[in-house]
Amino acid sequence: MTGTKVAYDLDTQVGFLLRQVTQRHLGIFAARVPDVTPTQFAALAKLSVLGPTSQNALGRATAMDAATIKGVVDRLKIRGYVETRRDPDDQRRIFVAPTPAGQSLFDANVDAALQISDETLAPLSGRERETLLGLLNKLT
Amino acid sequence: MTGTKVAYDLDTQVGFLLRQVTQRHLGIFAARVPDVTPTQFAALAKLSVLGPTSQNALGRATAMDAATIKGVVDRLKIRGYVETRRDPDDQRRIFVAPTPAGQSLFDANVDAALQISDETLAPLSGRERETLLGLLNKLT
DNA sequence: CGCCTATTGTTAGTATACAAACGGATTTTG
DNA sequence: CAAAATCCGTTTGTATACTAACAATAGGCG
Repeated sequence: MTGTKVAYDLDTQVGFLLRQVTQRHLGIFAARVPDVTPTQFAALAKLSVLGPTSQNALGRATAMDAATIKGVVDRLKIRGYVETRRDPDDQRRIFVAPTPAGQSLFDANVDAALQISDETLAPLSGRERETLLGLLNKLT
Repeated sequence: MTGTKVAYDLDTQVGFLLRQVTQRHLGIFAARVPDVTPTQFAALAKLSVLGPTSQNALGRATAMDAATIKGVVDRLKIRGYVETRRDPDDQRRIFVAPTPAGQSLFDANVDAALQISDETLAPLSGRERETLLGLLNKLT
């Protein structure tokens, strides 16, 4: 028996669920930290740990490809949160570093960022949260 | 003791994990179904179940806001996968319906779409997959 | 030294995704 | 019935995110 229709339930597909959860999370983030986007905050967070980092390396640390991190750094620069300078030892590289304003912004919003994660996971128990993060980590 | 620095580990934040898992999933989708994007396929899937649907209602069914679904429908129209016509009973509404080509495309790729979900979840056991989908569903 | 390869950053094009503002049509409500 | 509220679709602006192609630089190796 061939040609039987295969059921396709969009609402239970992992991609569709991921998209919706991401949308909800982005909404929570925008409400709590209106000054920067999640990706911009991620870049500031990594810079805060790594110190001056080449643009592409920053992209790798934040899971953005070269084209994407360029746009993020450009916008952070326009807002005065990072500054860039050529690496004297490698004329291809551009060092990206947070400005004092960028560092202050990050410090001032770390608590809010943690609350964003908490609010996103609010429907789950503590055990469920750990389970989810563990499973997501496996799918990275 | 105030002013103590709060640790912020980007790599364990739910939003960062969601973004990376989504990226991996989008890559798998593009490799298996190059003709349409995940959102375009989602629209075709819902149309296949719902039949002719108003543009905004299709957006709600696929978790896209009005501006987003408009772009998706426009691109599906350009590719000849859907067609639109005014609702005679409500001059505001635009009915969206799949063309034969759109229906064929959906039917021909349902199996691939299911494999995409499977491949995305490949690192997980059967029980883990159910757990993940259940937890994601709670966060919708 | 010169060639080859890899890396770095840029640009252009395509595709979500949302907010905000708008005009027009419909429905609700007083 | 008329005003208000709601809904529908559109447009503009901003922000990811990827692919592909490209120029410039750096490093390895004979």
